[in-house]
Amino acid sequence: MQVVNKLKEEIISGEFTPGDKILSVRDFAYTLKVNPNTIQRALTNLEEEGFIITKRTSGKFVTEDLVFIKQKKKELASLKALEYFKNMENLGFTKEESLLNITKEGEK
Amino acid sequence: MQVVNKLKEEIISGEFTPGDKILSVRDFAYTLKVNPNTIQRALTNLEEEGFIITKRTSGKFVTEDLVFIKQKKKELASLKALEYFKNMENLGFTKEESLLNITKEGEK
DNA sequence: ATTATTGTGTTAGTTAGCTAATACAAGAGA
DNA sequence: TCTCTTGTATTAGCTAACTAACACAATAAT
Repeated sequence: MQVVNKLKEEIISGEFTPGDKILSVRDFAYTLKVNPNTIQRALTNLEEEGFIITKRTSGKFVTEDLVFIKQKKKELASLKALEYFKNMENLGFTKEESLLNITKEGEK
Repeated sequence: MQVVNKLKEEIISGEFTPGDKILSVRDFAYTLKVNPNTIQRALTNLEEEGFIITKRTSGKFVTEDLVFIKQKKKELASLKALEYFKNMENLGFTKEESLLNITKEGEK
């Protein structure tokens, strides 16, 4: 899951250019010091979500669908904001207090 | 960890009144359908952090130190805000964009 | 004093998710 | 054609964290 999220963020933030080939399963596993099986499972998830596509015997590539990436970026931004409000609500803050808190924190 | 965070939030948000007795280890475990050992470990952590205190053979009680609770509440609020900015940064947003995003989300 | 309730400690068993090691499939490139 | 690189699949073994089932300690309540 950590691998999935990391790579997803890298694609969304533009650290990978659409169409880029990503590391082979084996090399990726070696780099992260984890087992190839773990990487493969993670990448399968990413493929199901549409972030990458597999070209067998060539490798796996970042999607070239810029619209898709942009939409996912927007989606995740909303999600992160909602998560923040939810967290703050659990701590007993109102929405107004939460907004005030984050603008104050943002000024630092 | 989930147990710890949940209870911490309940104390901070005021769902527990300071000085309240919390469920016994056994009852707590039964309620959450987990093993008593798991609860005990979780509560030991909470005690080390100062949220609860143990009175042997009587039970465990929420701290009465209101100043402590208030401070923790503030601390966590900052942490949540920082987490949000960090998440957004990972997605490739600037701080300004992140602020804009959350105020927009907050208006809904 | 006795009993019930509480926290705490210990040992063994279980399980999910990973690692390890290997094999096979299939197209690229020489 | 042959070899290399890639994805994919399979089987077994390991480990952390949990469950299970107790036992013991201490004191409040009766």
